[in-house]
Amino acid sequence: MTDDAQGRPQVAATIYAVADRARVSIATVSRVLAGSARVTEATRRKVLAAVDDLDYLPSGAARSLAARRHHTLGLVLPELGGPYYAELLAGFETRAAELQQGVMLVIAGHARASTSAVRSLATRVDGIAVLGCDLEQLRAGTKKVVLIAGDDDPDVEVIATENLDSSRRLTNHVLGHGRSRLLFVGDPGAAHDVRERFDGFVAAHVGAGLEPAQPVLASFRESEGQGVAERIIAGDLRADALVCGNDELALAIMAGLLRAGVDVPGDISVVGWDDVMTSRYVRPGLTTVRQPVRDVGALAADRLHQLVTGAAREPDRHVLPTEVVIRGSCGCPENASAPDLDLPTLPHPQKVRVR
Amino acid sequence: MTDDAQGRPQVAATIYAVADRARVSIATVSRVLAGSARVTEATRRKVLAAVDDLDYLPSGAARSLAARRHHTLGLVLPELGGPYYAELLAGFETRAAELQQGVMLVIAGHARASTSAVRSLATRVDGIAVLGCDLEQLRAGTKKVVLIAGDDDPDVEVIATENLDSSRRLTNHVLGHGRSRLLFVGDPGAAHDVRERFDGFVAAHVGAGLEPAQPVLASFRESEGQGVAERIIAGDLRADALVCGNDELALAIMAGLLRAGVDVPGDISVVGWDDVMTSRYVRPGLTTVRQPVRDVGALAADRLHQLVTGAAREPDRHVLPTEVVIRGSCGCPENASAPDLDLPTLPHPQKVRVR
DNA sequence: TTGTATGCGTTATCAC
DNA sequence: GTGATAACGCATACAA
Repeated sequence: MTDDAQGRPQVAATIYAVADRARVSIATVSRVLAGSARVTEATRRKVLAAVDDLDYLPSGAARSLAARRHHTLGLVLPELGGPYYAELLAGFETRAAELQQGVMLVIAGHARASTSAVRSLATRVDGIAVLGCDLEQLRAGTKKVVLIAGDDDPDVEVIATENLDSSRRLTNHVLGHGRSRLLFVGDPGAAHDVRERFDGFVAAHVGAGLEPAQPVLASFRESEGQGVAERIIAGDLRADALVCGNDELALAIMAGLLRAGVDVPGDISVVGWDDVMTSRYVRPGLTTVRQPVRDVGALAADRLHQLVTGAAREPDRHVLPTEVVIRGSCGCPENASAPDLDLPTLPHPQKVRVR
Repeated sequence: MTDDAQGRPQVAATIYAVADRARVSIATVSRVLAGSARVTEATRRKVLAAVDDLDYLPSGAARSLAARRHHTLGLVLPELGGPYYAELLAGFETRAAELQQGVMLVIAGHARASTSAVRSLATRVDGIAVLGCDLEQLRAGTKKVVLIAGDDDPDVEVIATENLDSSRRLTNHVLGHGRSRLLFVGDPGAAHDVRERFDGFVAAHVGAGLEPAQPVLASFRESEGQGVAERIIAGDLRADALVCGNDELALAIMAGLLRAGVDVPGDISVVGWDDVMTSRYVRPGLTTVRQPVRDVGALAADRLHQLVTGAAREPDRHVLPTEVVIRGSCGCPENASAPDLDLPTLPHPQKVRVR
């Protein structure tokens, strides 16, 4: 076999090469690599030595084919902007790694291209977790599926966070500040969780005997928030409080209002959803709702794996609790003049090295 | 064949089932699915109909095994906190999808577990892009490798951003504000790019005939920035300007200083690196350096794919330009009283729908 | 244009 | 405890 300039083989060694070198059969090599107990310590060492000598790396494809399992979980996300999806992905990957499962990622940007991307994904994984994308194409398949932040569906596994009640509480809190012309900013039709947040907004109004306004449709982008701010400044939209579908939107709107000289929260309260990093740093701090996003990702991987292995047979529905985080943008007095860094979201203890 | 309650087959159909149903050979089915031109329109339709009837989904494992290609690229990241890695991943995935390649992700948290995770990854992909992790284990393998933000290495592909010169320019800018006691905050030993940023810091001092101070070692976490702020406030560290290794660190330090009543940039200038979202929103706005992170990810996928296909034979080194972004934290007058939202980083045009 | 037959590199079921 | 050997599901060279 010819080697290249770096002295490494140009073609990967197979299980046969290892078996030859260790003078055993491929079955024995396979057993050693699988950690089977039915192998003598002596032969185990022989095999391991051969593996090491040849830099043997098994073929995942051949393994999956023979074992009829990919040991890989798929995750389909609509995008990767903002900390929300990254955090979810981190939780998913971490739990998958603990379960010895690989992770394949698909960002389903355009519906057209993503359809084929998801199909292709399905050929290489044991199960798929989907967030915010249409999964009709997966329904028919034999792959296991977990829906994240999705609709209530009795025959599909769903992992979600609590939205309706926390949105109602958040809205009530804003109403408690004496505000009466509240606007919900976001598109309830865009995603199931946004719909629930709007429903909570409506529920709070109904509970207070008020008439809820129609939602101000906007997608979760800073640029759209800027546009909403302009409409408010122009008098096109009248409100003394804005309940926004997520933080990016709320932050962009708040920044636009502040820049125009509008007093937040004096003239208008602004609250968001997600508790992103920026929300802790801006002045006034953004009142928002924190979700256990990482846990959602981890649970998705966990349940998906259980479905694949058969540990779980029936699809279930999980709703994780959220937490309203009060800062200054709603009208509450600000606790400190700097970001509240002592949050549970900071996972690591402080350890500074200075020389 | 028995179906389950939802009426879908419990076991996946194979190419043989499709061939049987369409009354052709598996070779023809394979050709149709591969989009081969050498097939009659009539048989093509027969096959496609059979595929549709059976909800046939090819086995990725069998395909990879037969074709000797996984059509999948691996990406190894040290973590997923902050927008940097997510953006890189987004660029990588997007380009990979364009190239019809799948993406497998590994977060190499703990060295121990990640070693096996990376080995396992290598069994299922054609090539691996690595960021900030030791790749010694990959050197010996036959898999193609791309190093992101890595050391200069003639026999491995490297994708990096320009650090040294932009750090020198940034440091010179701070010096231009009349500051003379500058501190670099970050750990040059932690990563190659941080080392280069410190080297630029040093180069600027040398160019100005000043003696550069030793770096204040801190990793890129908000909690560590808080600790640095406390040391400054306590008088443990003396400086009139801080050049921080990244924005999270800079923001946490700045917030800590402001909370303690220190005037930024009056008493101390603070600058960072990365231009994260928060840096545009805080007051004063954080002067920083913007990197084409998404492009880095895309280029990594691109080059990795070329290496795999053989389109590129020799490993190359790519250095992408960065851009110093001046805001208020360095001592410059702030342009506006709100975040500069009109950045090129905002990809989508404004389009607000209000009913 | 279509079919036949072989190989891809494992795992797993048998024997021994 | 170990070794043959048959799947596993597909791509593809070669025939027809």
